[in-house]
Amino acid sequence: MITHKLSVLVVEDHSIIAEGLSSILQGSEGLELRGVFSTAEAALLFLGSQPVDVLLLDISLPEMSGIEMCRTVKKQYKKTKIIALTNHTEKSVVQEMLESGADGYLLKNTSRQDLVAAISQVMNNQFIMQSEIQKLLFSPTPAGKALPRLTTREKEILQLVGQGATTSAIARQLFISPQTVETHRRNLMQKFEVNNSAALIKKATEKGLL
Amino acid sequence: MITHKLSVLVVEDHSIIAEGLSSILQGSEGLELRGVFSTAEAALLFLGSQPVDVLLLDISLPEMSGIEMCRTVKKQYKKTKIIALTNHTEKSVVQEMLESGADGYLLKNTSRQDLVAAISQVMNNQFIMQSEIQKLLFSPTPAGKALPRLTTREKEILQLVGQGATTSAIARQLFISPQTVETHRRNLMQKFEVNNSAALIKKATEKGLL
DNA sequence: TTTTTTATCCATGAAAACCGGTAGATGAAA
DNA sequence: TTTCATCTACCGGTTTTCATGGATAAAAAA
Repeated sequence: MITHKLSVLVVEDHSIIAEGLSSILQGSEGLELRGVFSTAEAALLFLGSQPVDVLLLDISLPEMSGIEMCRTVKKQYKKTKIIALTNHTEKSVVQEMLESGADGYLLKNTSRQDLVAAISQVMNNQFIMQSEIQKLLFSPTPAGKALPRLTTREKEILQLVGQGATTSAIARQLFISPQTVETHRRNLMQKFEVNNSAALIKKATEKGLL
Repeated sequence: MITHKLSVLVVEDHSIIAEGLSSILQGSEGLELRGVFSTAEAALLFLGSQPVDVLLLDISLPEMSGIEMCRTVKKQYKKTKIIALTNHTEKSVVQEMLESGADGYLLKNTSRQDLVAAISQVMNNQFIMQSEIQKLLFSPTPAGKALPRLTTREKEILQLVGQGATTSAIARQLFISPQTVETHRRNLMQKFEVNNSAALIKKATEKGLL
């Protein structure tokens, strides 16, 4: 089926990883490593003279980022497949990369087998990414991303609980009954789906409420 | 000066990086790569039969962490030099690694030249780390917030408390008495200068321990 | 104008956390 | 060897939290 070797280009500024990729790709049948660049600019220049089949692209690069480069390449060389190869696990980064036209998203903990397999898969017009990334992308963490709507009073109480205040201390400070404070705290815990204050504070902190 | 080649061992679970290191080290004069392992346990087993001069050690590893491994190795093979090779830039991690006896701390963006140079430097009993890390380490600790030194056990309990586990649940999980868990928690609260778990979790989170 | 949400309050009892000590066993360090 | 740190465990007692299961009034939304 394969008429000639797939040409591959790597853009990666960490030399240890660049070396690793280089070594893996060179040792793989059916792949031909055309170059390893440490900046997007240099790689683009190269592509101008010699397009490739697959581009392995880091995101954190000096100057022009991998995301920008991805957009540029996809505009100019529609046939070139792009696989993002990075450590970013933030949903926003992944999304941006995919919206920029990337054909795959791999983390740097990918095994050499998976890496090589991924390259042939994207050449078959498949879209590839690890299951971790898929999960991240398609499940807003069922009870996670949707941060509960808190009332003004609840936010106040949450703050004070986080400062280590006891129920009665909070009551005194807000001039309300301790029972009321209890009720609010209970509702908070319910909304956050936890069963004690420690976990409540942790979740609230994670969501940036504290 | 050098009588024979320096023997080097790599412990790294990301295969791309492992490959990169392997390739770099094999291509370096005066160095002999004795092995690349993806777990601390496997590497320790190997060291038992064959000590080496220098150990390149990742920190995030499955099961036993690089920090623990560092301690173990330094205890058993005092002459082996250890260079941490990781992406962790948290001050606490760096400190812990150095306290565990590491002779150097490099980030994974190190160039191959620097890496090879680092190896010969530690063999000359020099201590090596990037200037970024030095800055991080000697930076004035924002607002005098020296984070308390926690014991291994305390860290474990802190994690679990943050997950909302009760004293008895923690006790069951760690196979120790609930009273012991209470004691640890009490000590944690003392160290963080708070008087309940909610505030404990908040402070710990602020300091990046959770 | 109903209905819902929000904030307020209450009681009771069980479970957990918190406090202030004490103390044995290790293992490492001085 | 003695000291120090750490982990372990216990006692007795107080305080706080958590779970149930209510209720009322005002404000906002429908």
